[in-house]
Amino acid sequence: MHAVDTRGEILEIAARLYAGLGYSAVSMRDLAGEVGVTQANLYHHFRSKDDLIRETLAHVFAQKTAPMVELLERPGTSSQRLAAFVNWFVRLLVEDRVFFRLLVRELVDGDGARLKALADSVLERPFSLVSSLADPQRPKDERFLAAISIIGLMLGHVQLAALLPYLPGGRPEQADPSVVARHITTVLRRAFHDEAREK
Amino acid sequence: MHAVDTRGEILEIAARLYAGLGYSAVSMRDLAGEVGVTQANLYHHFRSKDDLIRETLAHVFAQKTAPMVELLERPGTSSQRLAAFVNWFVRLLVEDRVFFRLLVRELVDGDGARLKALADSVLERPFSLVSSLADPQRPKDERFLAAISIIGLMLGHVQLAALLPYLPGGRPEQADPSVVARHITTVLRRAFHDEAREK
DNA sequence: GTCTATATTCCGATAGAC
DNA sequence: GTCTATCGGAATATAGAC
Repeated sequence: MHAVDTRGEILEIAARLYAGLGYSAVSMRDLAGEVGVTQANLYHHFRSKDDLIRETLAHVFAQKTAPMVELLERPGTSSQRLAAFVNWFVRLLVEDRVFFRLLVRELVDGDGARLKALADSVLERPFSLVSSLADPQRPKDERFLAAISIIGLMLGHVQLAALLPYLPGGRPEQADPSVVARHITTVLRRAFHDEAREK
Repeated sequence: MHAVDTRGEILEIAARLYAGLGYSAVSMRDLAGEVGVTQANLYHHFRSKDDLIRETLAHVFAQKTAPMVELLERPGTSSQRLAAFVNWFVRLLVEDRVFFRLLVRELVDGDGARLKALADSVLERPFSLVSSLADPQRPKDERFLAAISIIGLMLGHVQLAALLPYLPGGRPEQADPSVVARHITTVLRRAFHDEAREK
């Protein structure tokens, strides 16, 4: 039952290495070395490097869908649910660098097949739910764009956080998840909810 | 005077290849083949692959700074200038895929030295100007975060556009630069300017 | 399921002729 | 400034023993 799960271990370590250096910069030798098996053994579990990459992505992304959907389906006003989601997702992006980097890598480098797999396996359901975080009274078309804005704003903030130490006026606490999440929630509420503008 | 500028040609083609496949996936052989010279010749112009990568990035990013600063320094209300900048920058990200992909690559993969070089060479001055696009009456701290939101929102939108064909309710025109820019401008005005909320 | 050993191709980089 | 030729090592992938 608790026999060493070599295959799972390979996927975990592959995710970490691919996230850190990119697919082509991580050789099967490097990976095998980190896992503690021989290179040939990797070919027992996966038929090629490309196959391993695909399985790694599925492994990492699939873990996130369930909690994300669970969070988005909790009851509350759209404004409350928005705040809760932003808080959770910003924290996820900041704290799970493996997830974050693999996600960005796929968005930028992924071909049609891989993007479709990503959309189908993890993003479709959450995306529909995120669309409902904008004020329900707004037109449907705006709510679709709003969903992209909600996710995109968080993604952009976390990416640009890497530049923060080198920008004039940048201070470390501006990359703190709580600070970022609060700021983003305020921005999105002003944009997509009819609430008072004041702080 | 108009002698063939091999070095410049190498940089242009390197930018395109690195943007498309990533640094480690583009060999000096591949690059030399595309340029139409031998691999050894690359080492006459650049001392190493790493050196070539750094020079390629500097070459691509430096071209963008001047027009960006020029645009940001045009007169107008902060609201007008915001709209003009969003329009221009979204179009840049959508239409210059080389710039877009190299930028994202650096944000995610760049080490401290390369990020600092990027910040110093191209982003520092524009970033200060972007900070001034938020309503000047707002507190300074919010205006710094606002600058990150302004750039981050555009970056996020363009990245997520790749997923659009695979999301429920996604339609091609939602990736159109004019549509995206208009939406983003509306969002940012609601968030950072004290204007009427109506359409 | 894991290993050793190896085939084949490709990598970054250099030497030296023209 | 560009070339041919080559070095030493690393890449993916496979064959076959245990």
